[in-house]
Amino acid sequence: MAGQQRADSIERRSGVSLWRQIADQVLHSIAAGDFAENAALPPEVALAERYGVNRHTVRSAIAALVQEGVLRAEQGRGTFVLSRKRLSYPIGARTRFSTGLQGQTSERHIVLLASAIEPASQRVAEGLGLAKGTEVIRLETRGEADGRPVSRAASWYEAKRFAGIDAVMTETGSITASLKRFGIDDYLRQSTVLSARHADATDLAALNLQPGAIVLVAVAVNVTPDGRPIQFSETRFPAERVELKLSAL
Amino acid sequence: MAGQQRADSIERRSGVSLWRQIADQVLHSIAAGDFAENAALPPEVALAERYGVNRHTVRSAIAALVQEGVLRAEQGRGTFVLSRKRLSYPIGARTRFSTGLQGQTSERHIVLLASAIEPASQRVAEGLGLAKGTEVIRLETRGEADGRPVSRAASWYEAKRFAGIDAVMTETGSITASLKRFGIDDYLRQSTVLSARHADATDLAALNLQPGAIVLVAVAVNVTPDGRPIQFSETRFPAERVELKLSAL
DNA sequence: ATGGATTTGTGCGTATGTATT
DNA sequence: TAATACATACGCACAAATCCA
Repeated sequence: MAGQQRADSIERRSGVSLWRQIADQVLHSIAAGDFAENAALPPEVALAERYGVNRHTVRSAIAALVQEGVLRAEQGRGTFVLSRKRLSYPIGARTRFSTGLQGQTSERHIVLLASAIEPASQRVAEGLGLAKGTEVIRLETRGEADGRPVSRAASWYEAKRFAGIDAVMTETGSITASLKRFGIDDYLRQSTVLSARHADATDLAALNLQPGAIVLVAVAVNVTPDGRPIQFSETRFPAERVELKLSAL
Repeated sequence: MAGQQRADSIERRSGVSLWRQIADQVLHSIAAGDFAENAALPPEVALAERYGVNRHTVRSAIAALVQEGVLRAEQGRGTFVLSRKRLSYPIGARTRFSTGLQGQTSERHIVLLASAIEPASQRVAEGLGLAKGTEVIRLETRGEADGRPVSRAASWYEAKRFAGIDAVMTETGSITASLKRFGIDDYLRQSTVLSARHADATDLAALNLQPGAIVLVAVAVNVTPDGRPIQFSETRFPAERVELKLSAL
C-alpha cells in the first residue's frame, strides 16, 4: 500500500509478553512484504529502538522466530528471513485438492487421520438434508503439500449410502476417487461459508502450528449435479500458509 | 460438532500469560456456540479445574473479558455472556454492501474515512491494468451495521476517469451510487483472494477491535460487464463479527 | 594485514509481572 | 492476604564474528 507509515505499536500489561508481540509484528511485516525473502532484518538495536524496548526483548522475539523456522540469525552478519510464499488455494464449484495446487508445489497428498460413525448433529443433518441423529460417517483428513500441512478437514457422509468409504479413502488417498467408487462421478460446491479464528489445540497439533496461529474455516455442502447433498465438510486452512482464491462457483 | 471432546489446552512459557490464554479460549467457546447467549458460564472453580489452573488465574481472565465487554459478572449469581451473533456477509459476482445484509440488521451505512490521489503501487496497477505509477484515487471506507464497524475497505480507481469520486462518495454514501455518476451501471467481481491475519494497529483503531483480533482480508478486482477493470479493493472484516458466505460468482 | 565499525552472542544484577500455595 | 517461585523486561558491559576502508 502506498504512503503507509509505520503503525506498529506494542502494548504493555496486555497479557501478551512484549517479545511475543514483537515476534508477531515481525511476522506481519514479513507477510506484508516489508522484507524481501532472504533479506536482512534491521539490526537488533534498531528494532529495539523502533518498538521502544530493550535489545534483550527483541532478542527473545528473534529467538522464538528462529525456533519456529521463520528467521536465521548469523553472528556478525545479521538476521535473515526464511519464510516462504503462501499457497493460493482455489475455491470454486469444482475445486479438487490435487488439481488446484498444480504448479505451486511438487508434491501433495491427503492422509486420513481418523474416521468414525456417529449420529448427525444439527448442522450436519441440515447440510446433508437428513433427519438429526441419522448415522453418518465422519472422515478427518489432512492435506499436505511439499511435506507441510496445508489443510485439515472433517467431512460427513450418510453412513448407509457410503458404508466403508473410510477404507476406500485409505486405499485411494483421494476424496474424488473414493466417491467414484460409490457412483459419484461429479459433484459441485453448493454453499460455502468462510470465517477465521484462532487455531484450537487440535488444529495446532494436526497442522503443526504455533499457539496464537490463525485458521481460515470453510464450511461447505457438496452436491451431485442434480442437487442431492452428498458431503458436508468443515476445512481449516492455516492462514499463514494458505490464501483462498475464489473462482467461478 | 457431535462427539467432540474438550481439547482446550493451556501452554506455559509461550509468551502469552495463562489468564490471556483462558480468556481467548472462553471467547472461542462462545464463538463456537458452547454457551447460549445470555447464558451463565461455568463457575470459576469449574473453569479452574477444566483448564488446570488456579481460580485466581480464571478470575483474571474473566476480569479481562468483563473489561472488554464480552462478559458480565454478578456477585452471587454467576458470569454471563453478552456477545452477539456474527453477520453473514455475502460474497458473489454482484455483492453490494447494503443489499447483502438485508434482514440481518436494521441499519447499515458506509462512511468515507479518507481519500487521496497517489501513484499506483505494483499490485494496484496490476489489478487495474494500468502502468505502475499512474495516478489513482484511494478511498478508505468503513462499513457499519447497527452502529458496529463490520468492514474496512481501501479501494483504488483510475484518477483520470474517476476524478472527484471522493466528493460523490461523501454525498451518496454508496460505492454503487457513486459509480453510477461515472456511467457505471453494473460491475462484476472478477477475482477475489481471501486470507486472514491479525489486525494491525490501523485495523484496531478503525474497527474498534482488541489487540490480537483477527481480520479476514478480501482483495478483489471489480470490472464492467465487458471486462474493463474499474476498481481494485482490499477489504478487512473483523472475524469475530463477520463470516463470508460465498454465492454464485 | 590492520583497525574500526557493525552486528549478534553472552553474562549478570535488578525490578516487575504472573501463578501457585 | 501473604509468601514463594518463576517468567519477563531492563540496563550495562563485553566477547565473537563479519565487513570494509
